[in-house]
Amino acid sequence: MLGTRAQAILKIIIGEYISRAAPVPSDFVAHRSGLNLSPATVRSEMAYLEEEGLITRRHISSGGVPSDRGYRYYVDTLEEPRGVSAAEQRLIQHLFHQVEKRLEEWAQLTTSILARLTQNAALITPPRAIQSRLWHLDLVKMQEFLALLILVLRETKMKRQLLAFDRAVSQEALSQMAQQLNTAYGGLNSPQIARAARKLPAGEQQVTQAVLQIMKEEDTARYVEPYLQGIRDMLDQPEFAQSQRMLDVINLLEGGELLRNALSQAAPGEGVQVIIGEENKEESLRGLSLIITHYGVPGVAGGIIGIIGPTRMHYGRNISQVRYLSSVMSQLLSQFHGETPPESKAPPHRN
Amino acid sequence: MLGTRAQAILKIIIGEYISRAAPVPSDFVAHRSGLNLSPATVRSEMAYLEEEGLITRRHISSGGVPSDRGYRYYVDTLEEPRGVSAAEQRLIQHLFHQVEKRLEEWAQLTTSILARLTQNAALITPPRAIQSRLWHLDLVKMQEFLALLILVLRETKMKRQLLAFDRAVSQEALSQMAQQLNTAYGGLNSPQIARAARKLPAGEQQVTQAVLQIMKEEDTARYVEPYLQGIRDMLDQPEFAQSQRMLDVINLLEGGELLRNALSQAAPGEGVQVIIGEENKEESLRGLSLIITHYGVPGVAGGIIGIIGPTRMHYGRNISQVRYLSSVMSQLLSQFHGETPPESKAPPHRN
DNA sequence: AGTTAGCACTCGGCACCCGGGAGTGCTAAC
DNA sequence: GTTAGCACTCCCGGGTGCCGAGTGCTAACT
Repeated sequence: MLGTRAQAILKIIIGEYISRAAPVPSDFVAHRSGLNLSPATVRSEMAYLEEEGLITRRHISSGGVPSDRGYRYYVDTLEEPRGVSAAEQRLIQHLFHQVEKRLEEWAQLTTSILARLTQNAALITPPRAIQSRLWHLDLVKMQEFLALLILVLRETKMKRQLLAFDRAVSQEALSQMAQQLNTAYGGLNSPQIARAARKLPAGEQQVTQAVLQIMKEEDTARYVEPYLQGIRDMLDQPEFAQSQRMLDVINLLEGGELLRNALSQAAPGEGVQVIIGEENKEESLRGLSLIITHYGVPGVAGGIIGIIGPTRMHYGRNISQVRYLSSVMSQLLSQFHGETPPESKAPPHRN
Repeated sequence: MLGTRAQAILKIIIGEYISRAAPVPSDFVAHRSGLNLSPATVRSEMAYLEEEGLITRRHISSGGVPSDRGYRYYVDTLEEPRGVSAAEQRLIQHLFHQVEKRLEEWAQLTTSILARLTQNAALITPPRAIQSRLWHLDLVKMQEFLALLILVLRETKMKRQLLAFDRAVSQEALSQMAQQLNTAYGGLNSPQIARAARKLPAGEQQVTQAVLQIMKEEDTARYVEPYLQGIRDMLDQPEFAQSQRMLDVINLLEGGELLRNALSQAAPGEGVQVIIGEENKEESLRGLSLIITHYGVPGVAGGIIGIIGPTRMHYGRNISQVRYLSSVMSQLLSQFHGETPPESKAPPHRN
């Protein structure tokens, strides 16, 4: 266990390192600490912190820089953060006024707000229903043997697919079929549709199969390509001054590997997760931290939202910002599912 | 005018510089030129080329490096390139087998192929109809006063919008209204719809207004966010070794400015355009070249496809690759518009 | 026993120099 | 007009020395 004084010193070092991005010398800590200590005393404490692996030094006579373990300790002992300021909340609400009411656009907007607020790259996996429900379907004739099948899922998500028939079809026949299927399938999920299909004549089977296939793909899709924003904000950080580091990160983000990773590490469980540097499984993520959390309506629909940046990041502030924007997304989502959100005020929402 | 020997030397210098990325010394040219010249002679020619502004030197005693004007000369006198090799064509055709038949996905695939082939960043503006035509519309009840309006445009492009009514609506009423409107508006463009609307009862006006608005937005949208791929390939080039250059490019590409630029410089006219370094209006594009061209079915639908990279790029090869992939996109597009393409074999296309 | 002042020491960073080498321009001869 | 020869320019990399920041250690102090 750490003495309270060592703890205080560690916090000062990390806090200062986060904002200045350079090793923190002992005399700085001495002057800053409320405890009125001399640099020499601080030095002996710092020697102890180094022994414990909570800080490192670049070379024998340099100031302290936090290690991954140090950050971990820092994050774990973080007092509950102050949330997002009223001004920021107002800014966010204002931005939300400017977008049309489509779920994906809101997800993208949320991501770019998050990137701007945290000065790091932000990512989101588009909201997916745990189990999609068919809201409406439609069949549109394209060519003589070709029709377009349109599915509207519950969150106004749309899917489409071309269907080739082995006989010529008229728009009237298609419309009629669509109407029948809507009556039979409206509001159902895919197992229910499969059951309901047994009662229908064989003529509808082809369309039903296509519907089922689309919905199953939708439900089982391993992972959705996340939306990523703000690489540029992140690359402004001094840790990426050498171009090699920068290239590594771009490689990482342009390929999809990172994101599969983010998903796999995001425990389904509760709250905001912080994954620091070496705690990542992927070797390539050394030096980077993730702050991620689930959003959504439990058991109904959801996704993952978060940020990625150098280990030297403003954890306290960023955690509360990720948390806040995930709650915004949750509320948006619950509106689309027609349920009242459990908490606080909803973001504005225009028709 | 340039003597034929000077011309030959310029071509050797540029060709060599493109692949080695380092100044080309006179004795290299002397040994490589078919003309059996001595280095000294080459030097005097190079002095002339420098006078003409076709090459520069980094310092007084360095080899020649092409200037923007030099590249321009090189590109303009390029003998007609050899097209895309059969092997590459086969590769491309193979890749096209793996994607579902949706226009945007094909556009994205085309872009990433182009990026990989040229080792540069590739971009495409999604295909847009010059004048969209309504293929089909549908109204789906969402909540008591809320319905979802779905438009299917000619290239199976879908748009949607929520409509709030001032009275409760049933799905039956909506379906009936949709059917009426389909009969009235199917296959029309927005001015035609506006005209047809006059004959309809006032009840349909709200929906009609929404339809018109969506289609007008679609037609007049200044520029569509282009799809960009392969930044990473581009950044591997040695010109981006210093991280500042790299940051500049990322800033450029993540913000949308560059792309507005690309659009504005792409003359509606014919053929592949090459815009080299300083020929760009945007200052920030100094050092970069664009190879862009229109694709699509003239007068019906189209977009812009191209690549961006350092001025030192393999112009001959890249031009033919851009041209080839633009023709691929054109053919895809013409299939969607149900017209037979004017030229050559269509890419494979499965149902 | 814990804390502090003092001091020698370590190390990174920067400026500077210097020599080698690549490649040129010039000139005189072919 | 072309070429060989030569002096010259400039880049680049390695080596050196200095400065300053910041430490560890020790001895004195409370």
